[in-house]
Amino acid sequence: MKLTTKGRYAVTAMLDLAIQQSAGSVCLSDIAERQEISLSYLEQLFGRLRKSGLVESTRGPGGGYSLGQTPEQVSIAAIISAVDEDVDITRCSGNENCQQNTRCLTHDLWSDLSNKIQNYLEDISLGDLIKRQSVQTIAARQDTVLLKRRDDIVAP
Amino acid sequence: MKLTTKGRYAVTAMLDLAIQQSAGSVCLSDIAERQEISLSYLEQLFGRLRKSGLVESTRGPGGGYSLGQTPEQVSIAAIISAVDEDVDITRCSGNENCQQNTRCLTHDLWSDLSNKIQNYLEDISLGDLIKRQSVQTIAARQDTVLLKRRDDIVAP
DNA sequence: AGAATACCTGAGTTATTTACTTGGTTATTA
DNA sequence: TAATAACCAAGTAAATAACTCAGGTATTCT
Repeated sequence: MKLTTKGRYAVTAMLDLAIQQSAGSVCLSDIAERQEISLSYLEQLFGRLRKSGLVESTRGPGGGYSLGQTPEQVSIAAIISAVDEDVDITRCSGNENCQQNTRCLTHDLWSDLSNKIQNYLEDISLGDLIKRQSVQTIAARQDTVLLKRRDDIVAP
Repeated sequence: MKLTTKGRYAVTAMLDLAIQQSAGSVCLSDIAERQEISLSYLEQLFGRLRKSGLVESTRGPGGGYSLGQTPEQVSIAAIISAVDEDVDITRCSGNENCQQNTRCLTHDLWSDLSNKIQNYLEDISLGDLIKRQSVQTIAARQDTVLLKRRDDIVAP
């Protein structure tokens, strides 16, 4: 399992989308502001998420992204594998050719761990995360901050 | 949890050591050959493993390394944390300051996963790995290859 | 004593990957 | 037609990982 900022950003952005989408489609610049992620970087990530069918897009003013499935149907594992190439921690990426075309001494250990992580993340959906109190609290705070910032711009 | 080649090398080398140490202390150049890891890189890693008490060293001819504890006492988690700095996948390294000094929207998710991985690797010891049939098979093959290579050098 | 072995150390270098930017184009709506 | 926002590809900069180099020190064997 390759767990980097890229995957974390993708999950964070998807969760933001899931929380906000009751108000219709959500544009990336809003997500970028709330989650403090570079807009163009988000665009890259959402290109991949779209190709995987996890999100749908509408162009033009008032447009943005919405979930392609219900929050309950979108697992964290699916998001990560949509933006990261592989979901494996073995050196050979699961090909079993880590040492002279056969498995290295610890291949199975990493392979087993990869599966554990994969299963864990498959079992958690965006729907599960939304229900968590801590997520609600943080989302509310981020909302307030964003609205306040916009207020300041309009009437300083 | 930061899982990189460094940690994998360390675990592989430690497992090699655990398998071979019945014959007394094992020198790094042998491990380097069997596991195809650069000798100087191994020296770095074993410097850290020694400071953590996981291995003991004897200098001079016939010297090498031996385990500082029984294989059953050495967990995989201990090896990885001896060579990698942190064992956490959150962006803030567990400091909970990922966004403006508070937790980001997905902090708890990564934090929980980190704990899962940590627990999993704490529960596996070198002793457990040695018992596995696949490990025995691969170790035997690596032994043969090494001995054959030495034969070839002595009598080509 | 001297050569060989093998650990020990730190500073440097190279390669890879990640994160991010730039500079556009296309579709849609008001 | 002007503004908005998705779409896209290529490039770059920073970080980190992996590895090398050039010494050293302790120990043993001859």
